[in-house]
Amino acid sequence: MMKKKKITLKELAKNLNVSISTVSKALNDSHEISKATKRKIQKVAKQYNYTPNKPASSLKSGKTKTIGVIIPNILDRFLAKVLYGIEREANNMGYNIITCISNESLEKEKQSIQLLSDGSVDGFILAPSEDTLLKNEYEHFNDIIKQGYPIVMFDRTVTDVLCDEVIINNFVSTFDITKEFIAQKKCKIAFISSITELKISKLREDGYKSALAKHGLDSLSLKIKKEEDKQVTLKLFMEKHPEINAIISADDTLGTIAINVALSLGYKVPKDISIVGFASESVSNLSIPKLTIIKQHAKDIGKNAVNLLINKLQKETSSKKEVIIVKTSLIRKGSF
Amino acid sequence: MMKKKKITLKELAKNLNVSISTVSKALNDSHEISKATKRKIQKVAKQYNYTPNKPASSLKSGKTKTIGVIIPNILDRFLAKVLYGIEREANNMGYNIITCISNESLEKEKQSIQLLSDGSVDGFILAPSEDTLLKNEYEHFNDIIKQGYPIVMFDRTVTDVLCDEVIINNFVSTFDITKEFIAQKKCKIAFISSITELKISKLREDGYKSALAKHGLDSLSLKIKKEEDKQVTLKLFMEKHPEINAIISADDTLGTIAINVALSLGYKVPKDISIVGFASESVSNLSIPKLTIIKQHAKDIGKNAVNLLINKLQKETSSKKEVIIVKTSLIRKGSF
DNA sequence: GTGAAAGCGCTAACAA
DNA sequence: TTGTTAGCGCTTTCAC
Repeated sequence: MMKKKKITLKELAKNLNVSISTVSKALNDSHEISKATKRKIQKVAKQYNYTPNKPASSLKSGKTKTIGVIIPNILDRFLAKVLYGIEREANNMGYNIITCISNESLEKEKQSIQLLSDGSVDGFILAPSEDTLLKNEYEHFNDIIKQGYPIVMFDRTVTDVLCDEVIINNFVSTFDITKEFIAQKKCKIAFISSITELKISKLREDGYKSALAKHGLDSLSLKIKKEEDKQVTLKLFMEKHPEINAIISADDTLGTIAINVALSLGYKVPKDISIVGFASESVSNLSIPKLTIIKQHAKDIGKNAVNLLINKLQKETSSKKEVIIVKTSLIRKGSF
Repeated sequence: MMKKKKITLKELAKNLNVSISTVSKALNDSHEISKATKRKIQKVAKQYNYTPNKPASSLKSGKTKTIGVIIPNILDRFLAKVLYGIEREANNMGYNIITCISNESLEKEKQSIQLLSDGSVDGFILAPSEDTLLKNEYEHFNDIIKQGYPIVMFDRTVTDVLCDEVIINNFVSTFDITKEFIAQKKCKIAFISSITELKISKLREDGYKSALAKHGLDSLSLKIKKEEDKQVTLKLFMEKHPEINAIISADDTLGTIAINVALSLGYKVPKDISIVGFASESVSNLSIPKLTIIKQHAKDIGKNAVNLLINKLQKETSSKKEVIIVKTSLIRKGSF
């Protein structure tokens, strides 16, 4: 492998017959160096396509300009989109991201944090794994924070950990949509979810129930387990409850499936039954009619997380917990 | 921020009243150090939770144990799954990944490569952006290779660049499925794609056409542009060609949409029309019937890419171009 | 305005 | 078996 190795300050200095420190200062545009020398050095540096060696700068400065990102599941469109938002904003701010995928496992999450806390990153942006939340085990978060690595959590969050958070208005979003259903006389509303282990699912359900309670209406929830076939379970549910005329889906896929199940049962959508779901744009376009969605602005969530983290990184002061709430929007497509 | 900073070799050495190099050697289990000292030092190191500083090791060794990954689009399920495979295998092999998302833009791709070629990574795994392929601009790849950063490309590849490749049997996969359609007397087969700028789409179409030609049958392709509404365009197409009794979709979403369009037009699926698509498992489960898919084994692709790269990294010898072909499988669900 | 030198944390050749 | 030292590439203080 014919290595045309990257040029170093030292080599530049030799070529230019000046000292290393002069080159360094010139390239950092220091006022200590004369205009002429600076120009000359910068020109040659560009010629040789010089870029400072990252590990060396990191070692020297103690800053890596890199963010560790731990995502529970890259195939979840919402999480993937948050990751995209993180990457983009991080790049804009001059940061790289090292990505780990916990695959919803506490073990992998711990291991990833452990691995990246060797000076590879300046801080973390993460959503805890399901496993972590289930087992209520958060010491690895607190440990790492104590070691000086700030954490920003998004989507799924955790009390008892001193870190900033970026979340959405889960409760309010379902509260509002439920009220809207009721206003349109769609009062037999079901709430369906296959992510019931997550607190966000509970919050969404609470918003829905709370709105119903205000109007003295009954709630009806369907919780689908991981191992179940969503289509089959949902079909049985709808056959058992033919009175349902509106559905709120808490997760990315159930809304679309609900439309197709309803159609297969002979319903007209949205005439006979209205369906709304937390879902991404692209999934919402797969069904006929398209799914009306509660959009979570995933990219913004990522962007906010990055800014929160960089902020923490800059001021060394141990500031208090900051929480940003990114509001959802209802995007009307065909199903409501 | 109460920094309980990570302990260094130097501090460990002071605590233990030995020299830095003794500690270093002991922790690297060098035979130069006596069993007793090693045990003692290792114990204390564990106590203090010592881990070597990454930037320092990288600077010293010239190896980062980090792979730069450039993905055109994280919301594409196939690409996301490849990324997952990469991350997993990389971790298994003791590597981290720095992820950049080119967002199908040549500019961003160049910039990402540029940024990571400052000693942040040992090599790259990437799929070129659409933009790059369209403009046929590959110097940035060749430049970086000359600088000593090996590249492994996957999915979309490029001649004129000396790098390893991991691809699928695009041509054969559609050739085979087309033959199967014909064997079952489904001879009016359409090929639909919304990723027509990519060579993989062309290869898939060629496989399909070639099989048809062998039987003297006509081909019928629908190419959908980015800006078009897939549902609308597809519906018009199917109304215009009511004779169609089989469809092959080249991309992730069109297969599912085709099922729903067919149903909405009164077809029975798969009785009246069979539909097969390159798609991911999760998307295939959204429709009724579920979509029969040509599975690309994305995770394996990622895994192979990592192994290819690490291999290149280990032997310094400039070996020839290696190409791994990961075979697709037909996963039968309801639509064929 | 420029250069010498120390040091970030680590490894490894060489000395003792 | 253990310690001393140089050096990876860079920034920065201090001396000239």
